[in-house]
Amino acid sequence: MSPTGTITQLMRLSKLVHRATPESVLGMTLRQFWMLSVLAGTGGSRPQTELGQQLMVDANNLVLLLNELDQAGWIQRERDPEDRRRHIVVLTERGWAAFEQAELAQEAVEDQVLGALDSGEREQLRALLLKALAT
Amino acid sequence: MSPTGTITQLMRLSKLVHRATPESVLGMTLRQFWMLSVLAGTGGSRPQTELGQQLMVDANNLVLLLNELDQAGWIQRERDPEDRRRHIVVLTERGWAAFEQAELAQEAVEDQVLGALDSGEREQLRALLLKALAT
DNA sequence: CAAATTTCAGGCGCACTGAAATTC
DNA sequence: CGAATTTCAGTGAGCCTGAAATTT
Repeated sequence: MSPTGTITQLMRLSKLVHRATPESVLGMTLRQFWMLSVLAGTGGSRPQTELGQQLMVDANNLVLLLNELDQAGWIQRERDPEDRRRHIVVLTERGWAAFEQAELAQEAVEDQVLGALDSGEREQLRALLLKALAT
Repeated sequence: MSPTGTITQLMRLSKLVHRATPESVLGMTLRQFWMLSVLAGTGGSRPQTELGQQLMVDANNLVLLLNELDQAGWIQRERDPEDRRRHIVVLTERGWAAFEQAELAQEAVEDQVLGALDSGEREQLRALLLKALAT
């Protein structure tokens, strides 16, 4: 019998998260939230290429995502003075505010989806995921 | 600073898996593999509604997925004699063969994606995911 | 008749390929 | 000139809503 692989369970839980996080709850798309999350976690400004790698979004798709955030007034793109081919993405004040509000909603979703795990198990899960991603 | 939530890491790893599993490796789509995987794990026949719940695929989308598998000759749909509204999905011999071959390929991907974790940690991860999904 | 199950048709967000523009 | 970065247009698969058909 197939032991229902680890990866399969991973994908199932991932789908569950997607369904439990409609746009109406976050005030923004999940992808938009991840992008703001990466920006917020790195101090608020990053070159565009680097953002794509961290989010596993290719460069073409990244442009469209940034356009959305730009239009919402949450980020701005500035030229890197050291290499004028690059753009540096900076989180605006309104971007910070929108992110912090969405983060609260996201924590509620996390409590719901991971409700069966106590805080120790959640930390264990997070550590394992981070270790796997370190490659 | 945001502690880069557990869910965010989950989604990142999930995306990584998707990219690491092209159709050319499995001999089929990831979704098709999951479907065959559920069927194989439950003995080879299940009512259609139940399959959708386990895979987190809604009924409409499920039909399209089953059409693909039917056309490939891997499954067949039979009427449930006890309730003729229902279909029972059965895995064909060719379906079993295709699944077992794909499973080998998928284990190789798992070794690659979870390469940073030893077997004990993988089992730990799997147990945590299963516990979270039990809700 | 209302409810459940399967099915198809339409539309939308998402991801990739290909090609253009700018700068190094 | 070749390489890197950002950008857009086109394409295809994925998922959802809505409505139809069959059976209970």
